[in-house]
Amino acid sequence: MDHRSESILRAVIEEYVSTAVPVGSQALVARYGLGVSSATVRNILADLEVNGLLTHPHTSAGRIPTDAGYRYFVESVSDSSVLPAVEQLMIRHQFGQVQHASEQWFRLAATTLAAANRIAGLATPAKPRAAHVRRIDIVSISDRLASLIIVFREGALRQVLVTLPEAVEQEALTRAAVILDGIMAGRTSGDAERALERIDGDGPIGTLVRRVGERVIAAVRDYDATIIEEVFSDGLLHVMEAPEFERSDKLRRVFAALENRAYLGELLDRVAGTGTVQVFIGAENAPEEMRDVSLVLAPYGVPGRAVGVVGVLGPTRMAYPQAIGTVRFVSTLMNELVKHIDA
Amino acid sequence: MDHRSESILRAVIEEYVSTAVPVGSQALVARYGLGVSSATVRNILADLEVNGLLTHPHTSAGRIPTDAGYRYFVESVSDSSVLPAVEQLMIRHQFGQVQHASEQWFRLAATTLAAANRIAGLATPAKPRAAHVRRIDIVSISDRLASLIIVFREGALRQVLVTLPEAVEQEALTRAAVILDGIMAGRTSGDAERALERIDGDGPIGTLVRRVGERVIAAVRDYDATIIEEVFSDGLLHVMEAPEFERSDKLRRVFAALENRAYLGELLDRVAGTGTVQVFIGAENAPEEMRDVSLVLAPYGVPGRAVGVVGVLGPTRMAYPQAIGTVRFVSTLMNELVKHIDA
DNA sequence: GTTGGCACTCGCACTACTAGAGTGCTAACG
DNA sequence: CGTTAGCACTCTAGTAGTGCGAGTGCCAAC
Repeated sequence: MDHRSESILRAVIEEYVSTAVPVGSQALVARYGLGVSSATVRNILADLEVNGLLTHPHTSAGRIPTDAGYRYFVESVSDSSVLPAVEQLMIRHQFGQVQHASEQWFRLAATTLAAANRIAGLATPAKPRAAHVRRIDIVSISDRLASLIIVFREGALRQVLVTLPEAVEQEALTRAAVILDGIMAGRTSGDAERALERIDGDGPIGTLVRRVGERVIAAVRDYDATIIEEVFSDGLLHVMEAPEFERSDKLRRVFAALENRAYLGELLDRVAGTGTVQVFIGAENAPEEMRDVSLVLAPYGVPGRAVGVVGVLGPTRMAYPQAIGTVRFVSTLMNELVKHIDA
Repeated sequence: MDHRSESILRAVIEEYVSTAVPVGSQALVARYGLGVSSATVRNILADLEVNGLLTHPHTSAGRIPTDAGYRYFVESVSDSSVLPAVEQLMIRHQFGQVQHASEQWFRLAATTLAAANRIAGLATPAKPRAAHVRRIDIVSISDRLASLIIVFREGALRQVLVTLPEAVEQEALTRAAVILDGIMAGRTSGDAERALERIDGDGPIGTLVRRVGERVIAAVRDYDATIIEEVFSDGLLHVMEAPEFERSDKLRRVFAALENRAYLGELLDRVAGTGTVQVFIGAENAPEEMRDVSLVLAPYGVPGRAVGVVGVLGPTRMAYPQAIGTVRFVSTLMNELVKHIDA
C-alpha cells in the first residue's frame, strides 16, 4: 500500500481513538499537516474504504476504522511498539512495592495494565499442565474436622475440609500428613494414586492416610482439570466510561462474555502456543458478544510447564500501540518473577 | 395508618416492583380488586403522597414509591417474610452439593442469593476480630525462596513468600516452622510478638526463626487490620438488566460504590452489631452513588468472635419480602456451617 | 496527480402538534 | 361524611416537519 495512504489511515485511527468521533477530511489536514488538500485526502479516504479499512456510519459523516483497518494498523506497528523507559520504570516500581505474596502478582499485573491503559486489565495465574505436589499438611479444625492443605510446585494452594468418622488428635493428623507428604511430594496425580494403592491400610493411621489420600488425589485431579483457575480483572470501570458502552445492554453482553470461561480458555491456548503478544480485534472474536471489544494478550511463565496470561480488554477503539507495549512489558516482567520461583 | 391505605401502598409497591412503570389509580382497581372506585383510590394515593410515601415523576403520571414508602412497607412485612419451604429446600440442596472447601461457602451464599432473587448477591468471609494462629508451615520453593503458610483458627489461610539471605534446606525450614508453631499457635499477634522476643536468636535456626517470625507477625497484624478481607459478588449482570440502569453511567457509579470498602465496612459493623437482617434503602445509604440501590444484609458467624455478612444488592425497586426471606435463611444456614467449624 | 468548487446527502437539533394516560377537583349520591 | 362519576387540565412520548452544518463525491481546471 501507498506510504501516504498508510499514514492517513494511521492519522484516522489516531484521531478516532482519541475523540471517538468519525473523522473528516478537513479535520485531518487541519490537525495532521499532511501537505495536501482536503480533496486529495478525500480521494485517499475513498480508496481506503473500497479496500475495507475504513467505513462510513452514514453518507455525510466522517470515516471510522473497520476491524480490518485496526488489524492492518496493528500489524504495521506491533513490533515497534516498545514502552517508553519512563513508563517501564513506573511499572517496575509498582511491582517492587508489592509484598512478595505470590498469589498477588498476577492481580497486580491486571491492575497495572488497567491503570496504564485506562481500560480493563486481565490476568490469570500461571497454571501448570500437570500438577506437581510439593507439600501436604493437615490441620485440625475441630474434633472431627480437619483442613487439608496442598501446596503445588508453583506455590499455588488448595484447601479442602475433611470430615473424619471419629475424633482424631492433631498429632495423628501430623503423622498422616508426613506419610502422605512422602508419597505425594514431587508426584503428579497418576503417580501419586499408584503410590497410594501400595500403602498398608492397616491400623488407625493407615485408614486415615487412605481416607485423606483420596481427597488429595481428588483435589489434584481437580486442579489438573481446571483450565483457567481464575481470571482476575481490574479497571472494568474504565470500559464503562467508553462512549460506545453508554447503553448498558452492550456493556452487559461484554461482561457476560467475560464469564465465558470456555472462550477465554481457547484464547489462552492460542496465546500460550505462540508465545508473544496477540491482538484479537472485534469480530475476530468468535463469540458474538465480543464483537465490540478487542483483547491484547500475552503469555507468561515457563513454556510447556506453567503458563498464565496477562492482557487488556477494551473497545475496539483502543490505543493499540500503547496497549501492546505495556502488555509485552508486563509479560516479560512476570516471566522474570516466575523464573525466580520455578528455578 | 388506615388499613386500607396500607394495602393500597402495598399494591402500588407490588405493581411497581414487577412492572417498573408508575402505577395509576385505574390499574390498581383493575388488577387488585379493591372494591372501591378509582376516584377513591386517587384520594388515598394523594394522602399517601402528602405523607411522603409516594411520589409523582410528573403531574400526569402514576405514583411510584419513595424510599420512605419502601421503608414503611419493609417495616410492616419484614418479620413475617419467611421463605417458602420449597425454596428453602432448593437452597439447602445447593449447599449440600458443594465440596466442603470452607473458602467456597461464602461464595456459594452470594451465588445462591443472586440466583434466588435475580439481583446481585454479596458475601464476605467470616473474619475474626482478633486473629488466632492455628498453624504455621514453611515450604521451600527454591534455594533462597520459601513459602510461609499461616492457618488461622477459622480456617482462613495466608501465604507469604520469604526470601532468604542464604540457601536453606527444607529440613531446616521445617524445624523453624515447628519452633514458630510452638510459639505462635493459639496466640494473637501481640502475645506472639512478646513470645518471639524471648527466643534465643543464636545459631542459624535461631536467626531463621527470628527472620520468618517477623514476617508471621506482620502477616497476622495485616490480617487483624483488614476489616473486610474480601467482598465476593455474583449476579451483577442481573442488576445491569434493570431498566433503571439502562444508561451505564448510573451503573458505573454503583459499581464504583461497590469498591468503596470503607462504606461496606461501616455497613458490616452496623449489621454485625444488630445480629439480624438489615435493609438499607436508597438515600439511606450515605454515599451518593448508592442512592439508587438498596441492600439487604444479614450477619452470620459467632457474635464477638468471627463475623461475616451475606446479602443482596439491587435497585431500590426490589422484591423486599423475597429478598429479606432468602437473606435471613441463607444467614442461618451459614451460621450452622460456621458452628461446625468453630466448635 | 492535485486542487478548488459545488451540489448533494444525511444526521441532529429544534419546533409544533397530537394522543393518551392520569391526575385533581367538584358536585352529586347514599 | 365517605364515596363516586364526571370533567377539565397537565404533562409526556411519539411523530412530522424544518433548517443547519458537516462531510462527501464528483468534475473541471491547474
